[in-house]
Amino acid sequence: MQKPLIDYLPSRFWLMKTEPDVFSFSDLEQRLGQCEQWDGVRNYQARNFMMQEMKVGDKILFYHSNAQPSGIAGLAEVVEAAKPDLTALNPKSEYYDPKATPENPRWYAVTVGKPKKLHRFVSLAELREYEPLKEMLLLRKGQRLSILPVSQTEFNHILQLAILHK
DNA sequence: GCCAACGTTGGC
DNA sequence: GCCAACGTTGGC
Repeated sequence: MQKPLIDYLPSRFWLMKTEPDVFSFSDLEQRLGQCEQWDGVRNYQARNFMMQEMKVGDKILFYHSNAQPSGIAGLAEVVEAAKPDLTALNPKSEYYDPKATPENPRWYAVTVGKPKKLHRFVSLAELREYEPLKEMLLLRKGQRLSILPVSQTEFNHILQLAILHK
């Protein structure tokens, strides 16, 4: 069996939003095995990124939203490809979706792991200051998607920011 | 807590 | 397929 060509694509870069009150970067660090399935996503575009585009090894900017302040809290990686999000099948879960069935689970999620600390937190306000980041999807007006592709240039630039002290 | 900007739902 | 109503996101 030939490996699908898509598996030969270089790993890519993503930004994943989470509310730190619900699940924070330090929560990921403290998880057993330091990984967590990214369940609870109930937006098709975000789901499709996870199902169709995200590959093991892809790098992640771990973003805290609805926070004081909001911003990039750390790095992580995709450690397991998308599999069914079982919270959708659990009536007791706050993420329960009555339209999901075991035959057609409807929602899928990758597993995120390998948390890596940055030297410092990079706030949303700071990201907005830099010309090279002007095109970032995150900074677009009205952008609410919880999973966003990030270019290699943007990713590298943010890494530099997090290394240099402001 | 406010509210703009989206996404989803469901009647027609 | 249209679109009004509603729910959600997320910065501020």
